Amino acid sequence: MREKELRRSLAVFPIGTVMKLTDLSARQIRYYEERQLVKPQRTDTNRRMYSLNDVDRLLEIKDYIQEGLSVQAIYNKYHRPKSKSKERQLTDEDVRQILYNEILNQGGFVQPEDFSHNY
DNA sequence: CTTCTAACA
DNA sequence: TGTTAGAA
Repeated sequence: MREKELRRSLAVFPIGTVMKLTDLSARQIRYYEERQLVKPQRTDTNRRMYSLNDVDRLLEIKDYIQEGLSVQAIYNKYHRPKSKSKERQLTDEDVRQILYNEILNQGGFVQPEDFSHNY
């Protein structure tokens, strides 16, 4: 299943095709690249070449813009993968603590109330 | 003819 | 964002 991914990443469309596929103007497509929302490849003659993944991302960006998201917000979405917006992310220490308590629990040496406050 | 960069009556 | 000029 790795071959498909490679094909999706192959840069094969010139900007003209991407314009038709995404219904975005060349100006916008180039602007989003400038904002680092997409990273099209370049040919030996400096022409931008987009992959299927790039087109998908552009389509996604188009939706986000319509939904009112700023370019900055979208940038963060792609560069700062934050899992669940509200919940706190578990650190390695948290995982060790939970694992440790779980072992104690299985051993039946402590009651749930004795460690529940640890996480 | 298509795409690129830079600039703005 | 659109548009345009000049180069590639």
